[in-house]
Amino acid sequence: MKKSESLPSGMALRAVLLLERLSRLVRAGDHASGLAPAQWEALRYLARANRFSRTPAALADYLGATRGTVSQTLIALEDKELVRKTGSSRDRRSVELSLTSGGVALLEHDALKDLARDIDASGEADGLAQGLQAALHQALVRRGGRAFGVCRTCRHFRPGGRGDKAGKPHHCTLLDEPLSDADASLVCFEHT
Amino acid sequence: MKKSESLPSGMALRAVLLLERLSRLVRAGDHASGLAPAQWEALRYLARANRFSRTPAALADYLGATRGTVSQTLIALEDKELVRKTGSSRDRRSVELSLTSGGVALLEHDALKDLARDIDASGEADGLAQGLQAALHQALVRRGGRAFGVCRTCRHFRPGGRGDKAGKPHHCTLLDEPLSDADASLVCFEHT
DNA sequence: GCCTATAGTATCGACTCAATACTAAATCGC
DNA sequence: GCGATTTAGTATTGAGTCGATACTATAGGC
Repeated sequence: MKKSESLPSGMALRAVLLLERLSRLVRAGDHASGLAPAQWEALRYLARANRFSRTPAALADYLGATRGTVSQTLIALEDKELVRKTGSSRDRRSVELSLTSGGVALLEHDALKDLARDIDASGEADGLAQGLQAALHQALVRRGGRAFGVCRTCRHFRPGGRGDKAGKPHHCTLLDEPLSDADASLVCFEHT
Repeated sequence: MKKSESLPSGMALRAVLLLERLSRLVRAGDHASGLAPAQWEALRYLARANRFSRTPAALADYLGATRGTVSQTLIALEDKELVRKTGSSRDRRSVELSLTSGGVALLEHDALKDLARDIDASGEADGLAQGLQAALHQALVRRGGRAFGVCRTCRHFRPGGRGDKAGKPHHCTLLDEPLSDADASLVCFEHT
């Protein structure tokens, strides 16, 4: 038989239900402020991503959405003058995204902060962050292992060891550390 | 000045970000299976709600959505023959919702279970559930206190003390316990 | 019986999202 | 170098979400 594939515990089920409910609250908060949830997520991402990561493709990866979807969201944000697009000089196909001053200002009133304050008030911030981190790690590992991201596919990863620089292997621009060929195939906790 | 209203801690912010990311994973899983996330949520709710709570209005409350939105979602689910509507005999305006056998069968493969298994694997199920519970409680209290639900607005609440039954006050059909007038104004953890 | 509150539906407009199809630029393979 | 493949991004379409608004019908207070 196909069997039940190790039934999840009641406690885990309970946690997932709570998680859905909480995230729905955040979305409701998002919506109240004029922007759609996905638009907020894009702004949040852009505020946290390094300069290699502020592209539509990286955003699509982060959100787990297709590029087409992200493209639409970005058009909406550009129309609202919260995000600016500038062609990359390195790669003429590519686009550099940046927040406008309006976008930055808007993030000051991010509804996420309300929930963060609630979490602080609950006194469970540390345990919650730890539990979520572990759960996310597991979830990403399960879904192909790819999602947490091996460095090779990471925006922070710069390949090396080509041509005359054959000595230096690869490089992570976030941690500013060299990476061996083997390291480069491992998941990066700080992956885009 | 308006001031920053007690900046949330970095840890809480981190937790919120993780929460969004995790819930996005669940949504992606939902979507992959043909139904939209909101439709899944409706099915999940109907599977867990008691008979007083299986109405469009209660579902709208639970989801934090408007009745119009829920009405649309239910139409889609009815078209797919996952949910059935039957007019209530108590109140001819009202509709009783129930899962069809197809709806029940579909819930067997709920993508939520995958994440629940991930949480089990992370070994953080207890801490996570506890943290989420506390955070949700705080969040609901903040947003007017109404959301967790005072018994008066709860589907499990049956008013009493009218006419010849003036002795017995109110009653909660879920816990099967009488409720004083004061109790009835307090939040109920098991609220719809 | 009237008046108001409530249950639910219909419709509209902005947005999400996947799928598909497309253009243009970079990179590889030889 | 030069053609084939890969990759970055956009346009379009169709199903669905969601709030707002307006509507019908029933319930319940007085």
